[in-house]
Amino acid sequence: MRDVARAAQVSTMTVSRALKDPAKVSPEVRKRVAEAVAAVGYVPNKLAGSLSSSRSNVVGLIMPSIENSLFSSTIQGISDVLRRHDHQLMIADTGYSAEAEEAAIRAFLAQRVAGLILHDTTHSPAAVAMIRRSGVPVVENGTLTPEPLDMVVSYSNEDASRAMTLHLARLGYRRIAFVSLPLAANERSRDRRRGYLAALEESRLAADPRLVLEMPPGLASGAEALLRLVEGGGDPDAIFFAGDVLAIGAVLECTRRGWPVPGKVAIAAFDNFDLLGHLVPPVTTLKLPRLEIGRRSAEVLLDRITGRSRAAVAVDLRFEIIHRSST
Amino acid sequence: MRDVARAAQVSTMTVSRALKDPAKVSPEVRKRVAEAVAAVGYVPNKLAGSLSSSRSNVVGLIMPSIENSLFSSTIQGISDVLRRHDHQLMIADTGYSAEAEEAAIRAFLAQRVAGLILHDTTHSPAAVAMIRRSGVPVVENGTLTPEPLDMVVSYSNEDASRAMTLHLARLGYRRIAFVSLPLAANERSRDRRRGYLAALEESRLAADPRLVLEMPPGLASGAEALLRLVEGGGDPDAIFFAGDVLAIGAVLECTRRGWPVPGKVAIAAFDNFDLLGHLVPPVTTLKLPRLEIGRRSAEVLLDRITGRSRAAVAVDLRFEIIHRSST
DNA sequence: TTGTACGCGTTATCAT
DNA sequence: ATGATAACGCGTACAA
Repeated sequence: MRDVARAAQVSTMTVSRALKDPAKVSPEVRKRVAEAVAAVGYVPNKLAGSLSSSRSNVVGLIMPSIENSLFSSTIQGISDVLRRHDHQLMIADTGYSAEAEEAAIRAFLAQRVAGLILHDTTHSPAAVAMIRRSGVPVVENGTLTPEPLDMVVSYSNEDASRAMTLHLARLGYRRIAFVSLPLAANERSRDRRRGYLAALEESRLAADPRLVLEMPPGLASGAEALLRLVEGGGDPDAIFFAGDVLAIGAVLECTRRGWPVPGKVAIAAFDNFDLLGHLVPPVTTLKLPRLEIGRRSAEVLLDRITGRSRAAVAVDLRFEIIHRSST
Repeated sequence: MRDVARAAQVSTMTVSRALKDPAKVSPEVRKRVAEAVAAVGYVPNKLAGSLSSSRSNVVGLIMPSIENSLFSSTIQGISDVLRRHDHQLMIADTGYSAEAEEAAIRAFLAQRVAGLILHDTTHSPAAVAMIRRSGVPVVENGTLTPEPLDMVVSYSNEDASRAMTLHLARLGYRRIAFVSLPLAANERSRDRRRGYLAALEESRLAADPRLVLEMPPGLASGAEALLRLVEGGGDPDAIFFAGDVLAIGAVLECTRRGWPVPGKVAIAAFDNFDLLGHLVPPVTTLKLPRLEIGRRSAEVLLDRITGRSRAAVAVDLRFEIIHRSST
């Protein structure tokens, strides 16, 4: 910046102003500075700027996995909004480990991020303490947690799961099976199972342990779950796959075996993969506001960062049931 | 840090050393500092550190789209390696626009990133100038570009496409159609078409314009391409879908219509989605080293950043053909 | 409208 | 092994 100031024959302070608040500088000087910037090839140093002003334009995002395509539309939503507001996005993934999350939080706070977006809603005590002390605004968006650190933007996994189960019951299915990812690792899965059980009770359907399964993620896993349930003596007439790509694996297994869906068994999924609408048959599923979660998370965070708002925020975004011919 | 120094009864310089180079500090002082850090809840300020040392531990990644799941395993690979080496990842997406790329590069250079990873290999002149002046190491990894800015880690889109086309020819297919994403927007697609044409020539097969199609991305698009080709008078016996999820859409359309694959027409894909192996029938495809590209990109970049190497690097990662029953 | 002086929190450098 | 001092490049606060 010194070089620019010299070239434009002004002080560095004037250069700084000309760049950040052009209105405060006379048009002629503004022009000289602009030319000098171009001539010198000046690229401002945000590190110095942030250090000096103790304001940063970087937001940190921490999620369990980057590879999981479910999260990518949320990231896209965040990225879109941040870019529009001239903020940068820093990403870390935890591989579903709370220790790794703590490390990532520590690293981001060391970078003096202006705000944090966390997918998980359970954190190590040390992580919570660090965040509290730092005072950075935080958005959690994995599920509508009842006791957020700060702000939440999400949908209710429990309600969504309940709604889909009720939908199946209303369609006349009586022996509704439920497949989720392992409950131990994942509060979202626990929420979903709670919703399933609540819906059974509301519908006066008996809960049958032979109809409830936990499976690891993956297509093969969905196919295996299908076979176990159909041949397991529980005699399901519908299966609700509340996780990942399980439902896709199951439908493809039906295609492979020539089992009609829903003739042999009805199948419902939990997430709005495009693919579900193109399978044969197209699969009934929940449409979750993944992109919107990203957008709104970034928006409420920016509101706080820029001081436009001090409110505690809890945004409950809507889901929808997409009824298709698999049920 | 001042607080820590006071609590530990040492100078800030000693605290700094105790944290970054513990060997240079006596065990007793080291312990006092560690206790003080815990007591104060000290979180170092990397902004100040980087400003002072003019060294950063942030790497910038710029890609066309975050939402495209193809890129997510590359990001995962980068993230894995960076975390192991205590570096942070900043991400921006360009929406396939060179201007947006330039803006992202400018923003990252302003953040004084230690290195850049770019997916695209064509850049605006201003972007190239900025990068050159800044002197930051750069890895490009979209395709094996012949004139890289600095380092490249990728595979050859042209060779991969050529190999698959030759594979089809060797299997006895004579009227091999080729579907790609729009060529104008995408050098990768152009490389792939070049490979296809080269393979036709090597196999002494005639290039027929009725057998070459450009389609937008998406499942529906793949289905449409299938129909256009099959009913378009070009009479293809095999279709090579060299982009995105096009092949998946086509296979599902075949299922829908009851067309046997490869009886009616053979289908080959370009990328290693898990799903391709689970479709009915499983689809022949290329296995591309997406994760490895991420890992190696991060590794060569870190080698440069840490000064372990000054070499110009061009890593050509291998692809594989996975032969399945769709061909 | 423009400039001066100082501080942000850390590391490099040179001393002790 | 430890400390004192001066940067790093910018923004804040105030003065001119």
